[in-house]
Amino acid sequence: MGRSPCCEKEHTNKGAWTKEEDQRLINYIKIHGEGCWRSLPKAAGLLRCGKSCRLRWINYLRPDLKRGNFTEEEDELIINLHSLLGNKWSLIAARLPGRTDNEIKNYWNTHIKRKLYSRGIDPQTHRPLNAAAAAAATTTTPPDNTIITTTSNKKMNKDSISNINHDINNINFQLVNGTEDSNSSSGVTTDELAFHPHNQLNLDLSIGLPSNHTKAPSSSTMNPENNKKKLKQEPHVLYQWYNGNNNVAGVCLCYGLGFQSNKQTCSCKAMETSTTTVTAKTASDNHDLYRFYPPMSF
DNA sequence: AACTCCATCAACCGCTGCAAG
DNA sequence: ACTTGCAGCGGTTGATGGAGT
Repeated sequence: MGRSPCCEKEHTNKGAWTKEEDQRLINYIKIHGEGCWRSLPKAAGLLRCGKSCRLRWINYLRPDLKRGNFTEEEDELIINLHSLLGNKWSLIAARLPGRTDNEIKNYWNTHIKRKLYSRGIDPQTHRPLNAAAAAAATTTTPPDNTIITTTSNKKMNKDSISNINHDINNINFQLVNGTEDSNSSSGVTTDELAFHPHNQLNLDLSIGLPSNHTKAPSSSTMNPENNKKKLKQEPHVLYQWYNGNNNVAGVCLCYGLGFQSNKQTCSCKAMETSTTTVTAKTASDNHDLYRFYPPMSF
């Protein structure tokens, strides 16, 4: 028994939107706000399915969208974020005000991939192409699955909520090859070790909303004021690493990832008291791992 | 001018996670 | 605990326009 379709396909338009359709959608959302996409087309007098309306609004009609070419800074930020997050376009888009996930995804596939190839960098692994080729030649492990592995943030959210009663989104990155021989079946080659010399480190990156954030009910999206509040709650980014003696060090990447690190929005500062002190020199010493980021300090 | 090739990007499709019942 | 419906995400497709021949 399959799920019922999101709309009656026979009675919906497909393809490019007309100006009239755009105007109807804009007018409706101006009055009623975003949300309830399933019922929106009928209410707005549109012969479109709800998903189509949502996409059109989010990717094209939203008033806060930034138009025009990507800047060099945005390019670098996208590359940095992709190296951390992978193809999580919505997460990446969340760090670039005025840009949509679709736009970034397209831009990545058409521009940035080429740019990275021209730099001799594999856009999937963010490692030198020759190292990636060597790794591929010496292992059956897919390139995506080598040194850095990602885990879904969804399960962690639940755990985090139940454990610390905070609504956060986490993404973990772990450097898992710390004790393995470089020629072992892990597929880690000497080239890779040269590129990632700090293979004793266990990286743990979390990106989440501030601890005072409480999840808004779904109906909140109908209220522009709630949306404003939501936007103000900037996420913070922590890098943690372990030196094998359970000593944990951390560093705030808020600045490096392109959003403000201040007292209101960034709780990374708290790590200072609970973790091993890390000097700026230490962080820069690890430049092979953090080489995309500007010098950091607490 | 006509044609082909290619890059771009808007839009679609299928899937997943979450919340409500 | 399970089912269902919705919103959102990421991969893919197809229309379009510009460049090259």
